[in-house]
Amino acid sequence: MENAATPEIPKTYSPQTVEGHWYAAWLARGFFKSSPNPDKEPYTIVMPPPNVTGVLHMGHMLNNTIQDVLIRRARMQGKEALWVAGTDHASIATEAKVVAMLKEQGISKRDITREQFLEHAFAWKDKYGGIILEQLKKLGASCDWDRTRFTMEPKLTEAVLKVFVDLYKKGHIYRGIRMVNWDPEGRTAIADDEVIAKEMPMKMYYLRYEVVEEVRGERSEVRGEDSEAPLTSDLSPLTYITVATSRPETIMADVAVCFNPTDERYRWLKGRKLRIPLFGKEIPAIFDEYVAVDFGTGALKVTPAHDINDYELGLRHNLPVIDALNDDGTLAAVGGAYAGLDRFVVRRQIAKDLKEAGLLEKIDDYQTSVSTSERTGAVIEPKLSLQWFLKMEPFKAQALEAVMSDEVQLNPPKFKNMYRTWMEGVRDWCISRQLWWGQRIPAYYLADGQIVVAETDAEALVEARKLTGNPTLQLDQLRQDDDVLDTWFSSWLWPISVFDGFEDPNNADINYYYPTNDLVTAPEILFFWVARMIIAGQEWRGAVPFKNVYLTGIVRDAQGRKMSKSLGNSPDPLDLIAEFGADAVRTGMLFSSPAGNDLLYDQKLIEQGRNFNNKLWNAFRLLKGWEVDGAAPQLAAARLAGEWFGAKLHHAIGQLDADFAEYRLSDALMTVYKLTWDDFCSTYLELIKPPYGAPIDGATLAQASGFLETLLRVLHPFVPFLTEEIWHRLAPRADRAYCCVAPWPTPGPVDTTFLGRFERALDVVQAVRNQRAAKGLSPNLSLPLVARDGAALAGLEAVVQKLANVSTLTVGEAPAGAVPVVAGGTELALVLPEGSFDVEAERARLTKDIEYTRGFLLSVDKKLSNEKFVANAKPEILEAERKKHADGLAKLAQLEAQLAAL
RNA sequence: GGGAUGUUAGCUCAGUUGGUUUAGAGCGCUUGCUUCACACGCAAGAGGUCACUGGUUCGAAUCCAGUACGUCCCACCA
Repeated sequence: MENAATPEIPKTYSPQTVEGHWYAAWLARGFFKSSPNPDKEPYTIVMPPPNVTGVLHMGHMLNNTIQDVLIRRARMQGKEALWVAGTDHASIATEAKVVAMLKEQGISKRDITREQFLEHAFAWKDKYGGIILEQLKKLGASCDWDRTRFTMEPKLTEAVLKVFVDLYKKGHIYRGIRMVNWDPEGRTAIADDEVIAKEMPMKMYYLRYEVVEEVRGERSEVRGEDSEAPLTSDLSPLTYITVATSRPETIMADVAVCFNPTDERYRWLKGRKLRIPLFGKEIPAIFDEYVAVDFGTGALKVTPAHDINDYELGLRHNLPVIDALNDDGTLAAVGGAYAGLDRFVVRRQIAKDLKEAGLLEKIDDYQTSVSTSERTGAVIEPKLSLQWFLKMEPFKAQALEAVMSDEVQLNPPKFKNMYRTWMEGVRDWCISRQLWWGQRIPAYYLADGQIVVAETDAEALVEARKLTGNPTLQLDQLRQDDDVLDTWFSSWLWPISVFDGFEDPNNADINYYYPTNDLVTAPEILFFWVARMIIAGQEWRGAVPFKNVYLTGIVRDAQGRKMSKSLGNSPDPLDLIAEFGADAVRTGMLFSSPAGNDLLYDQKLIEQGRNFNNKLWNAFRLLKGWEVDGAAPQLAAARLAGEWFGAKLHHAIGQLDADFAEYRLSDALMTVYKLTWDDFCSTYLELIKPPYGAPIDGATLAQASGFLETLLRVLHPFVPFLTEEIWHRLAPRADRAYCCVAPWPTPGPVDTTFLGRFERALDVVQAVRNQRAAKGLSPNLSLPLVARDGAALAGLEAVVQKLANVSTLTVGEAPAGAVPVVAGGTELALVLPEGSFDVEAERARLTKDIEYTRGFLLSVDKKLSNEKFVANAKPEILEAERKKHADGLAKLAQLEAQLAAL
């Protein structure tokens, strides 16, 4: 039923009508803006920049909710809080999207120039870029939006180029031929970390390589290189050896067949040559420990251009490198009849041709992991190519030390081990990508192959003239490298570049905000991003970029599957916000997602958040609906309730501060959740409720409003919109007096003795209610309660009376027909109405209680009768056990007496 | 294959240097309740040999070893 006094306050909270309003109000008053303030302690978070063309997904929701909770609390604590937002140009992902878009328009990337492509790309970015930041506003993200940056904007590009030139001059950047992970779909090299190993069913092909009997014999000449005639199956067992491979399409690039030197089966092949099936080319038999005797047939075909191990084998044995694949994954000219066909087509075709030629012994099914590209999903080709690299050796020791010494603290700390393993084994960073969307490598080639590296064309020309001694050299005689830099080569500078720390290394912002406080990100990018930011910070600022790293988990569905577009198991966060409100979504994300743990998403969590918001809303409604009588005296129950909740509040605030100090945000949320629901609503408000129809006294209402206001403040970081709404409805406020900038409460003294006594009184309340429920008595029926000893409840009688609906609470012997209740360390008796006393039920209950107590006493006795325990245990432990024993005995005696009285 | 880490109520997790009742929370579940803030609610209740085996100790969910299963990272045998 609607409360008559609050017809204007709906009984269900509707976030939809208030969230947009308060977000606009916060922005209008500039609460999220920050500038260096020497009088305040800075608190800075730099947002991990989402992909510029991305849209909000559940992972962003979790990540940004955490950041917003941290930043809002810091702001309320009076720190100069700054949360910097921005977007990442995400070269591979974005370029792929632009290419796809152009394809739809019938435009092929190969038909247009770099400049034209970039024009399209920027147009796309301007149209779709930054949508995600607008979506974050719906979540309540309190970023200083005036400071929003983009990794490819001119100033940040300048920083990237500056860093490249700097590193080049320091000798840390080099260009070299390396085996890289080639993505034939994206046609670019990708980093080791961008490679995902996937278990896939594969086939193992067993091919026959003919043994060439005479190294310079006639047979090879007779057959000739151009012979189309396949080798036939009339080979006797001694004239061929069988090689197992999963990649028959690369046989034309084989340069040797390798055996383990200890393998008796193949020793006779020493110095001999083998013939590649179908192609007839002769290759040497070589011997190397690398080959496993017990895998396959013990014979390994060596294809240096297409396998990293083979490549290293080739280096050891001075073998040539034959590249059989084009950049797009089709066979090169060396593939002969197969040239131009896709590698997987060729695999099937070659298998078929081999079979027809009798050179395919068998095909086995075989499960193995295949490297795929994180971005395009294509199967990776190991490929030799000319790339730019950054040496890691000069940086690793210091970057490792920063984390191991907790100068940068990882939360949870279990990630330290992972970090160490990676950093110790770190390899040089391949920083070039064969793409157009990104920062173009500022290296320029002269006609004679010499290289100059400079931030701008003009500077490059100056350098080149100096280098060549030719003052008339023109820019068109320089050719800039076509590749762009890896996206991470701009993101690793993010905590510095967002404050223009490269452009102007001594500016007020960077000096004030750097190093930042917390970084909130996913463990998956600990290496590509976090580790490299630490390196960049140490290299250019001489200080790590952040003090704490909060590593979030992955948002999964209820079955534990990662949320993904293709599975269709991810809800649209904006739909959730529209349906349940941002506050509900925020709390839903934080329930049960401790740092580093995956979040098993279930809409129930969001509903729980919504229910909680509604609970708080109704607490406010109750308060607002009361008639006040300023002259009425405060009732005992209300006075006690105030004393208790005040202590409880202080206790909770202390707990909250501890939770936050350890980045236990789920626990912090649970602390305020229980404080609000159980303590404030279920206990405090019930205690101060005036009798039916009566007004509340002014003192109690004022205190209750004060408590609610404090509650709003500790709840604000979690539920910013609702708390702001109630804040303004609760009392008239000055223009800038907003909950979002209200001071964070500080814990006061807590009378734990009083809290303990009160808890015991609540135990009595629960026991009485239990009896009512067991007897099916209405909670509206007032019953007399008799306590054997009044000490335990002394002064708290009003609490028991109010909450348990006890008509009179007296001290004395239990009257006949009263049901015994033992709770809160005292023995009581509830006087039941005529006819509701059930002797058998009582006997059963008491017997059960007695059994439990006996069992308990037994366990205590066991300890106390153990001489070694008595001799060795700490005195306070011993004392506690003795007290347990005595209390247990007393309780047992009481119960037995009650049983006898029945 | 190497290395980390985990296994506590139906689910998700706490459990701080071994000893505060015979292990806690939230959700879920069961029962009762249209009680004048809220059924997105109220009250009560049930539910666990702390994966298994062994060891250290007066005492182990907690420390040690092994086993099983899981997760993650690294390296991958064609």
